Amino acid sequence: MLPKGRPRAFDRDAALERAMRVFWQKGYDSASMSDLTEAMQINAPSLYAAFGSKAGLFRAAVELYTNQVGRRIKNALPTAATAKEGIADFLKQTAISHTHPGQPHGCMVVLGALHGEEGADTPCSLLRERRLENVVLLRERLERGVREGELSPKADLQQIAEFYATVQHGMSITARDGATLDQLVKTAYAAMAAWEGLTAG
Amino acid sequence: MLPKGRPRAFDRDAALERAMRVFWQKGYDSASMSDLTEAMQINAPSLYAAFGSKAGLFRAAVELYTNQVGRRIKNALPTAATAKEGIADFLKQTAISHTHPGQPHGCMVVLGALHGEEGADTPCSLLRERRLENVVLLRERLERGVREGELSPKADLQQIAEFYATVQHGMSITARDGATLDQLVKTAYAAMAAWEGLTAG
DNA sequence: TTATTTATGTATCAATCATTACATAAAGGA
DNA sequence: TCCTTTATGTAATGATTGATACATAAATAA
Repeated sequence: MLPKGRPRAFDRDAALERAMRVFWQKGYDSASMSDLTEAMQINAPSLYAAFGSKAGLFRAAVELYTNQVGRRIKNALPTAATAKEGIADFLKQTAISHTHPGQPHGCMVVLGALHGEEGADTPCSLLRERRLENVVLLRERLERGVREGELSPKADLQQIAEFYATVQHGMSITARDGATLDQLVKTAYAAMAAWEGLTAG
Repeated sequence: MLPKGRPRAFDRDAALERAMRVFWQKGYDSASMSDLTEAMQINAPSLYAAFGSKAGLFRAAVELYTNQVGRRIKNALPTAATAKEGIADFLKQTAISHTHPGQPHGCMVVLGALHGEEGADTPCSLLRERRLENVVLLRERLERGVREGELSPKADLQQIAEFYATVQHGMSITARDGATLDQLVKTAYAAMAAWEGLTAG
């Protein structure tokens, strides 16, 4: 069941992964078509035929990032036996990912497109939605903790979720500034020192 | 003692403040000369005569931001009687500033130029230096706390400083995502819940 | 073969970027 | 008045941006 016309001469997935690296490192605006086509080792018409536009390529890159890099971090939440362990591992996995050798430091969802038009379907709004989804994931894990008796029903789960999401956001900046894995792990550990006070209800 | 030639027809300080707003809102790269000259209500040659270049204008804008917006935040540290109160107010002032009506949300030092060349004297490296200076300020306040008997000499002051700096970084992202003053104040309060655990030594 | 369909490489598009010539205007000094 | 100095507005600079036109190449279908 081969498609009709001339077959594509490049590996779409490999090219997308290279594009993701460029967006991750330089951000949407600073990543030029020249940067992208050079890294993907294709010409502009091939890029447009495969991804539609620069914005379309970015959307595909964000989805790949979410499924590849983001998955390990988010997976910590449902896997752990308790909300406390889940969030602790969530932050630890963030520290590991944000300082992983051979890849850009910090999170693409935080650093990939901070400035941009407020309108819908912009690269900026796309990433903001992902960040807000992250807060929801944290809160839902906390809600499970309440259901399972780990946490008091009086605890302000939204506050706790926003606090740890904010710490995670900040770790991207700190990682870009040159922090080591050890430093970020210590920051994650420091954030967990607030746990008892936050969940006292 | 007036200067010799034709006098400047615009208010340099007022124009600089308008430029600061543009850089603060859009970031260095996304702020075009058209954006800047329109906001400053001058033409490009006047901008270059007064500030040398776009990068020179940015440096001046960052210095204005530091002396104007940043001062209130940093002033919390030496003013407070204790390191704990100082950092608590530091975060609270950050929350207030980052959600202040009528000005861009989040911190210009964090959001103003995240991507850019690694070389020296770039807008990106300029802001990174300011962020690292912030960590030093926090650590120095903690050191004072040790000298004054508030904190144990065994406490990991660098860890504590980096943690609260990271929280502050994250608050810029969260503020840009639409968080309210109340939400950010709660996050600041949550971060202070870690204090006892962090300073136990 | 011939027709159709899709991909590729070259070369280019208009738009925008930061920056600057250049002529003119407005001040002080002689 | 005339000279020097600085500022201004217009207009344009070369470079780069994201996106395409076009001819050609490589596949399937008839």
